[in-house]
Amino acid sequence: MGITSRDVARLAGVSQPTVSRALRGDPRVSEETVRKVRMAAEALNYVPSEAGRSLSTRISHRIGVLVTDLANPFYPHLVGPLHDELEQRGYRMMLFTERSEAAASAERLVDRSIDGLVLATSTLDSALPAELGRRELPFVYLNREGTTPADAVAVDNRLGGEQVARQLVEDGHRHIGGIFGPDNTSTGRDRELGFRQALADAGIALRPAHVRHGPFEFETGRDALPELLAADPAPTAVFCGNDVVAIGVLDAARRLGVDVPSQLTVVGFDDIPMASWASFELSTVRHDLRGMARTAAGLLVERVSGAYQGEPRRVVLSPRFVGRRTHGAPSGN
Amino acid sequence: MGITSRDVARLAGVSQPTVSRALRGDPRVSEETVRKVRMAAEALNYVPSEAGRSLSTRISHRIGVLVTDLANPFYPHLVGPLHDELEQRGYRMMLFTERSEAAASAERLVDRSIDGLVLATSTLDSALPAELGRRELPFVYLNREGTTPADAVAVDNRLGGEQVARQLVEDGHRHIGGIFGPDNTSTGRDRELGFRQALADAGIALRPAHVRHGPFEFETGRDALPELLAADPAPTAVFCGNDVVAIGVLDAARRLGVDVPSQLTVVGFDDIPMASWASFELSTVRHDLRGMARTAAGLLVERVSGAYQGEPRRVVLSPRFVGRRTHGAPSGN
DNA sequence: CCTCCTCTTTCATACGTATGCACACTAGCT
DNA sequence: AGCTAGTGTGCATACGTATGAAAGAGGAGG
Repeated sequence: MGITSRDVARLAGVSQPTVSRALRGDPRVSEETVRKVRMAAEALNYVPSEAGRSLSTRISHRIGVLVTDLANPFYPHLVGPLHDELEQRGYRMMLFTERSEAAASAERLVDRSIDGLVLATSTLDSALPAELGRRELPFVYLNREGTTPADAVAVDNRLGGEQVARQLVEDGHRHIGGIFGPDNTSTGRDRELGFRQALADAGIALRPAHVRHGPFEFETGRDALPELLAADPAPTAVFCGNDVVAIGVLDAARRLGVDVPSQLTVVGFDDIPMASWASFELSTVRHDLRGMARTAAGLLVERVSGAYQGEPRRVVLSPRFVGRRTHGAPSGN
Repeated sequence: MGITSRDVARLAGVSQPTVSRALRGDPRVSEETVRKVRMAAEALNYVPSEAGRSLSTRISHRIGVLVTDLANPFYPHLVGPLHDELEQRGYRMMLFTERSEAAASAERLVDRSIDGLVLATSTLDSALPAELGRRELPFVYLNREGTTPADAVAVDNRLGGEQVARQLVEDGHRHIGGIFGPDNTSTGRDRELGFRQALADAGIALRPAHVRHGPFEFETGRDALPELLAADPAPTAVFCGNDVVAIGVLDAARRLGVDVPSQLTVVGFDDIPMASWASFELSTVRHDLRGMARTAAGLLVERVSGAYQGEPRRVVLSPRFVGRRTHGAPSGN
């Protein structure tokens, strides 16, 4: 039932290769022939087989995107812009989630069904990037970086952490807590590093009882806050690994009857759209999420198309503290 | 640089077809040969080319998923389970968003690069389903249904709307509003239909000033509420097209200083995880979102694999009102 | 009238895997 | 020993498109 270029050729009275060339705009085909072929293709509703094409050209025009968890409200803000940018550049998007072991999932990525891969949730200890390098599948780190050298687009997370620390110190906080992301993510690690460093410069240390680590999820913040508030003294401010965690904290605070910001300052990271909802008005660290995703798509496409063949490039976006209504001076006592 | 089955064959000292058969578990290949081939494949890090395979078998083992807008917090809850179920059944997921005209985007869907398609945001007036039928690309409606007959999985939206209406009436509301979804979606239309019908049965009519329509987005609820509250009399309860809209309403209420539920009852639809956050505690209509997605994936896979070839099947899930903390009796005045 | 050149088209083949069919070889039976 | 049945492998080819090389047509120039 599939219409092939042969069928079109027969109807147009030309050879199959001529059909291929005519439809692809090869200048060697006469206008007259192009017109005949176009009409025949139209009449038959011909759509070139992508499988045949990619077998012949060794280009699939597909890019994979790998994330751990779609349900996390953060990732759609990366995946959406990625999709749009890829489509604009003539690539389709395949979505993979990385539940199983990295090694096992490498197989399905290197069967030449994708030209390249966007790693959006790579961990520092993942074996996947090295494996991809070995298999020569081009990839780009997005948001999180890995240890294997490759194109990367990320935020200056240390700087972001520093900005938050300085703000909290300036607001007068001395008992400060942190609910950081996983140690094995560059985002989690660097935000914490910058935050701790700037606090240390101000002569403030984080007590272990005021620190938690966990995945960048709502539940992490929601479950960690009660524990932090049980410490004596309790922290008057909490810096969260990202907005989703911070919203979990706000949720817990509401449940506990803790008023924000009069009793507790909460700061997030990323400035996802939800952060500016009236329900949250979250003070956070803004960066260009959409631009980051599109830039990553651009770097990868340049790489897989051969337009760029040099050393890995690293694009670092600048973050900026955005004060909304979840931060303020600690209550005096 | 790509390792092919020929390379493996050479190393194993067999023919290329034997490699193919051995690795695919053809029982006609002797154990001895299978072992040799396996070792050779292992040694060369051989991964079968997906392009070659799909050209030969005419099966891509890829399923497309079409949604309008990923940033909407609703869709990840469909796309996530879809991905998992598809992967479990041996299919990869390609993600498409439908921004451009349906006709234009049909082309890219029928190039035989996917075996089937999940329509998650189909509108009643879309030309795409008919076009897909004409091109013989199997598809399934998920959540929203269309007019062209096809496999479908959906909720009994009328019933859900009725349940909400009965609850509001029972709670004593007489001035009731609705912020419904688009008329050209089955979900929007049926929820409104059931809601209106049950209200009419109770002798209550919806005033036009209490009714809005809009896309299933946060902004729809956020922007519509002030308008509804400006009516005289103002509604004491608002039924929203889905949870995302309802959360927009809650957000606006908070911004306006309107207390929920003492001054305003708000009810959503879907029971997405966010609905149960302490920040919202949204009363809503629950259905099995995850199960719905997985069922759709199952129907489609059975269809594209040829396991099922009969008439279109329609699976309808039952919804159930879930009372949380955004509904109650109207304030007496 | 022949040659050479340009322009357009066809020929032949590659891409990598899967599969119907033929073939070779072994074993079992009479 | 000869025939049949059964088993395992190779041969030939299909899948649909793209592309380098060759061929054909037509015109210009000598």
